[in-house]
Amino acid sequence: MKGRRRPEVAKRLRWIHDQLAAAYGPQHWWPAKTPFEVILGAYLTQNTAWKAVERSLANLRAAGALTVEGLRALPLEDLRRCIQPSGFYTRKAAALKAFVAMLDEEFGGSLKALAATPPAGLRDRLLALPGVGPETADAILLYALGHVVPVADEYLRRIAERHRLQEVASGSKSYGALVELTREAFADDPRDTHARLFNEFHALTVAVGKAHCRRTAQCEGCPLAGDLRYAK
DNA sequence: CGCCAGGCCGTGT
DNA sequence: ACACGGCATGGC
Repeated sequence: MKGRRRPEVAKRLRWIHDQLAAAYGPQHWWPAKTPFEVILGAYLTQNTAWKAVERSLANLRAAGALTVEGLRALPLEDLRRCIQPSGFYTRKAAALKAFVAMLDEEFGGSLKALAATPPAGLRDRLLALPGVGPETADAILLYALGHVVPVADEYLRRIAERHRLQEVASGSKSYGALVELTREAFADDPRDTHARLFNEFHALTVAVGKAHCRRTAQCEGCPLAGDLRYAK
């Protein structure tokens, strides 16, 4: 069975968390004031620098569109202009409108009602929306709706790759494998709730990612430099 | 100036 | 089941 080596890999992932937590401290994510702002940010930050997302959010704020009602009332053309700084604005504008339409038609326009539905079915419903893939869905579930799910991203993928955390088996670098590995890493961790551990871990992943795990690695001063298995 | 960012989707093997 | 190109802008 391939389950033989998994606990070892999960342990190394938890070591990575501990190193990052010691180096960076509490992150208290997501950087937003309301659940709906989390959702907006989750869409807008897709393959996009957060700095650019902030400019888009500022435009939306000026347009009074940081709320469900505000975004619903904002014409598509205006929405496109607001979010233009963060790129892919045609697709992202349509996707955000589709989210609000779904919320209106199936949940009476209420984020509370959305959050009250069972997480498993909810995840599938989110994934069925245009412009929502696994990371966006999980970010919404965890940071906006308060469900206990891990979030993986490109930075974690690079960490797993460069620190040789994954087996070379096909599909091992997929998003789902990273999420399962994260679940396993904190499965019996008594230090905190899984919600907070998943929250912190993803935030720390982004923190170290921005500083050290870009396409071209910047390993000077990286808190993970002590891992002997690091390659590249 | 060129590279790249907190993905997702359609198409082709 | 993957690999790959397109989507778009702005920061560094």
